[in-house]
Formats: sequence, structure tokens, C-alpha cells
Amino acid sequence: MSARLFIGKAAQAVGLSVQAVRYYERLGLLPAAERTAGGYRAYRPEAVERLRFIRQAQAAGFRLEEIREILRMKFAGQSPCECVRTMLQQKLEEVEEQMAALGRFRKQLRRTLQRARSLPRLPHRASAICPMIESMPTVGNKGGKKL
Amino acid sequence: MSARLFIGKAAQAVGLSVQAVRYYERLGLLPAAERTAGGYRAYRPEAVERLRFIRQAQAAGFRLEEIREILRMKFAGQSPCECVRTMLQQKLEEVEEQMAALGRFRKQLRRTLQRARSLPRLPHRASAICPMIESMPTVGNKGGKKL
DNA sequence: CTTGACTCTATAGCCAGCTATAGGGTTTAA
DNA sequence: TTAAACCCTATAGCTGGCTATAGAGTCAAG
Repeated sequence: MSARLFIGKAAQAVGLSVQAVRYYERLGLLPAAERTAGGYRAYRPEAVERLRFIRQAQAAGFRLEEIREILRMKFAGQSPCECVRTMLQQKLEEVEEQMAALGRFRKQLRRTLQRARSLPRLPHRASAICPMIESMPTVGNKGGKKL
Repeated sequence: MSARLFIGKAAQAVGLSVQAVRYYERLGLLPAAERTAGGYRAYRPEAVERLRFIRQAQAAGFRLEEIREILRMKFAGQSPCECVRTMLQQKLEEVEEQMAALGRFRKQLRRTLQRARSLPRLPHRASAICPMIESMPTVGNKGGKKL
């Protein structure tokens, strides 16, 4: 009883790679595991729960650093829920903002494609390379980040 | 006449950093520039046009590698417009997809916050760390990428 | 001719979240 | 007792688009 798992099984149980688990430990998301005489990490089932939590929080849009913070609070004796709520609220705002930016970008793409369709081969006045791109106003997506 | 610009002026003219311009050259987005006797890059005005194009294409959502491809086609004697149109179409689809994923994520966030508001301090049954996160279905955003 | 602003190359680092490799040791079933 | 399958650490690399630094040379005005 008190079954321990080596890192491979623990990782497999939650669908992570072995390296990812070690990486989480290095970042401080997992406490240092017990070790066998030979130096193998021997995890108890709680550790697997914790890994599962990490995955879920990631899927919920939290970055590893934020997750570490949540865990730190939790194990400092405080319920992290209040802070988590604030973080979720912030996430929500970020999502709104991203969606708005994407929406502007989409509109722009559509307009450009539309114009390309209606004016198939206009003489490329004032256009050194590609009129389709050069005629796009530079909107949204400032600095050309992501996508 | 036939004014040449050193890299600083060229970069400034389009709002780029000097290093960024050199980086583009390394990536093959700019042809090797003429050099002064002392080894300084001496750009003609066309090069500045090209830099401006690169910025615009970036703002339009193209990655540097894609821009290089567009330029390569252009200077291989073909009009890149047909291909650019295809690329824009693809971008559009990517944007749609991202927006849909964000929308699902937003819905999830809202629901979670809503529940947190209506059930302020329920006993945390079956919850090791934070019920707010643990009760979130793992939707959208597979693998926890970005955001 | 000096000086200060500019440029050159090469290299390393950043962000996040890993993956991959090298070179070794451990566990466990046959 | 062997051999496969697993594990260990440490280090380097990946993605993309740069930025930062070091150490050296060049340009142009006064």
C-alpha cells in the first residue's frame, strides 16, 4: 500500500511528458519528490492530483508562473480563490481585447480580399511589390504580433 | 544625386531598429546592400520601399518567412498576387478559428465566474486546491497554448 | 586632426514551455 | 545474472522576432 509512482507513470497518468514534469519541479510547481535509494522520484497519488490541477489551470488559460502563484498561496494556508477570481476576471478582459483585435483584423482581411476580387488586374500604379498588401491600411494588430 | 542612406537613416525612415534591418538581411528579406569603402551598408531608396513593404506585410499578419516567400516570387518574375490572395484567405480562416476558440474560452470563463459569484463559499468537496479551476471543463484552447 | 556619432561583426540573451541529447545509473522480470 | 526498460543530471536547442553587448572600425563636421 501507499503506492508510489515513478515519474513515467505519473506523467502518463495525466498526459504529460516526463521532461515536462521535471520542468514543473524545477519551476517550483511541484515540491521536491521523495526519492528511492537509487535516486528515482517516487510520487504519491497527491502529486498526480497536483499535476492534473496544473493541466487544468493551463487549459483554463493560466501561465505556469500564475499557477505557481496559486499553488504558493494555497500552501501558504490561504484559500487562493479570491485571487483566482481576480485572475480569471483579468483573463476575461484579455480575451475580450484579443477578440476585438482579431475582429478588426478579420474585417480588414475581408475587405482586402473583396477588393482583390472586384478589381482583378488593375494596373499596379504606385505599387512596388504587391498592391493587395500595400493597399491594406495598417490597422489592429499593432507591431504585427502573433497570428 | 542617387542618394544613399546608411542603415540608421533607412531604419529610421520606416520605424525599424538598425538590428532589425540587419536581421531581415540575414533572413534573406533584403538583398545584400552595396557597401562603402569602409564597409558601411549604403541603401538606395528602393531598399527603403522594401522595408516599408515588409512592415506592411507584417502588419497584415504575415510572418517574415511568408514575406520572404512573397518577395522571392516577386523577384523570380512572377506576380505574387495570386499566391498572396491564397495566403490572405488562409489567414482569414486562421483568424476565424482563433476567434471561435477564444469565444468558447470566454464563455467558459464567464460561466466559471458566474458560478463563483452565486456560490461564494461552498464546502470544497472533492477539490484539492481550487474548486473554481477544478470545476472548469477543459474546453477550447487545447494544450493550453497562448493567452 | 580630433571627436563624437555612427557603423561593422559576432555572439548571447529574451519570452514560454517545453523537447532532445549525452552519458551515465537503477529496477525488475526472466 | 542479464537485459530491457526505465530513470538520473546537465546542457543545448526549438519557436519568432527581435534586443543587447563587446570590441573594433568609419564617417563627417569643425
